[in-house]
Amino acid sequence: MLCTSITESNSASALTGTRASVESGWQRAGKLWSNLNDVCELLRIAVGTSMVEDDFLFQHVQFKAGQRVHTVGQPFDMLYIVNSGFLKTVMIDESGNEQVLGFPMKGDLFGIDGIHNRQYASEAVALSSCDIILVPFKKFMALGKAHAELETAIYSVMSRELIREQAMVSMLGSLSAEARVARFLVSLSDRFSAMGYSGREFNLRMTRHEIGSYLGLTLETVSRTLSAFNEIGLIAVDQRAISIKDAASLKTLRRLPPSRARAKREAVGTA
Amino acid sequence: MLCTSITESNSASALTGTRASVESGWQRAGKLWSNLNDVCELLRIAVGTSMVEDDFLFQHVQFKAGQRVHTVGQPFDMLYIVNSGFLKTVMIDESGNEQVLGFPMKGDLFGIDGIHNRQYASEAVALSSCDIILVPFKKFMALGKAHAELETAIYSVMSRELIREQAMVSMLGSLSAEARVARFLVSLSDRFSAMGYSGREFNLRMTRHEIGSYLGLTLETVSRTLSAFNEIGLIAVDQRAISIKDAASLKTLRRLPPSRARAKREAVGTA
DNA sequence: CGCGAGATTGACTCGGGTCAATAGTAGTGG
DNA sequence: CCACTACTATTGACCCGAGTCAATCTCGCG
Repeated sequence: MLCTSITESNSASALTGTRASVESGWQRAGKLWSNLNDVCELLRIAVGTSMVEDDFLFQHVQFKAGQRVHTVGQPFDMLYIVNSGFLKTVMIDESGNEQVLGFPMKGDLFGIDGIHNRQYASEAVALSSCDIILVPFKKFMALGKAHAELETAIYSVMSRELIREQAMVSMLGSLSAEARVARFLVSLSDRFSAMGYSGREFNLRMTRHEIGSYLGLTLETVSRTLSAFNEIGLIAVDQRAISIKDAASLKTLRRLPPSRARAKREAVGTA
Repeated sequence: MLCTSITESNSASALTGTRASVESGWQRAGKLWSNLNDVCELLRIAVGTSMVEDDFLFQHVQFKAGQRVHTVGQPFDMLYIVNSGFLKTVMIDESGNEQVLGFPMKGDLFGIDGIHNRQYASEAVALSSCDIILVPFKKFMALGKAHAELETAIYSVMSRELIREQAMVSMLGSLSAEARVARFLVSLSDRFSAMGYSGREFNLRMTRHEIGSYLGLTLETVSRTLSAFNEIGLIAVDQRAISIKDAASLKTLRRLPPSRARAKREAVGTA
């Protein structure tokens, strides 16, 4: 339902093969190539000396907002690394509803869920213009054999993703709406900081609906919670612009400090 | 708080090294060894011809109910495969609360979350007597290099775990309490069937509290929901004994059929 | 300018959490 | 064998957090 008109989509699989297809100017932007060294730096993997000399080149592909990098059920043969831009990964349940699983950004690897069953279990949609590095899985495994540290790193990255999902499960299972939104903001802030942007002021790249889906909440609850944080002075919100005012409180917040609603009740009680 | 008295625990790491330690009769039960072929069959991995001849042996260790196989923060060097018995894996959040992440049983691999950071992110506790196969990760990786299908299979298993967690997130984010409990029962039923036991009648190995933690519900809600299913005739429950009466309805259940509460509302509406 | 997608806010409802009482079950030791 | 203790499970009463429905507002964009 979302993004219907924009989705010519899925241009990646059409050109996985040769280098020539890009040099001939696909989408007038696919001009970048990265070597193994670049890839490892993006993924924050310690580079072994042998890797610096490897001359295999990884192809980049550009996507515009709304385009899909891969879709559910599509045959798997690639992993993807975000070089720039913002995306969401989405799982479609049996009744057709979207569930947002994550918001990959610079340095993040996605597509891992395609390894099992050789087809992607989720779909990845660009939320902004994106520059994505294609990583042919077969080739990646072969490189792993040549460079032991790389193989270890691949396992490590997959393990990290698993831990991330476990933490997500834990959050959904036990935290209140306010705590979830607070953590979401802190997590975004940290990731922006790590990318070299400001962690205090940033723009959300996703809608309230997408945030809600990600956090297991409705868009109204997300909106209300952000407004509440705004009133309390934890943040300043204006549409998609966020400014963190009290990071410490956000990090430790478990439930909202006694709001007006509770104050009202208590006033009645003491009267 | 749970299992305090029973936890001499963690005997595995004391004997990871030599074969002699077991043959000398540790805990008077660690007498079994498996080869690569056995391990692959347990994990349902197609065995290549080369693997049949590999003579490396994997050590088994027994755990009694309540013992921990590994704990949070413990240095990682092993993966574990369940040969028999039932366990739970648990993540401890910063305020000390347990969150149940899964219930490994025969054929399941766990400990994967230890690869990243070289220490386990969760802990695994036996819910019954268990026979566990120790898989030294370093050795496993080396075997992967020798047998290409095995390496692919390791990646595949890790990818499958990731998909499982994603499905879990999706469930917690979108399903009602009844739907979660229904799915839990169906999932258990399927797993018991796959293990060769009855999928229609089985005993729960975990408490209501553990089920609730796993599903993001309280133990009271789990108990009430099981009672409701019992009344509707979907299942028969007696304490931990479960008998599935209407598997089809359980599989498709999204919310409970119009209960007395809703009937009341509708009666008022039509009056 | 009007249109449509997104965001905000209010009013109302209800699913499921909380608290509490009771009962069933298992293991322990006298 | 039974009594004692400690879990575990069931069930009821109550209530609050967050979902639902709906109106309004904002902001780009053609």
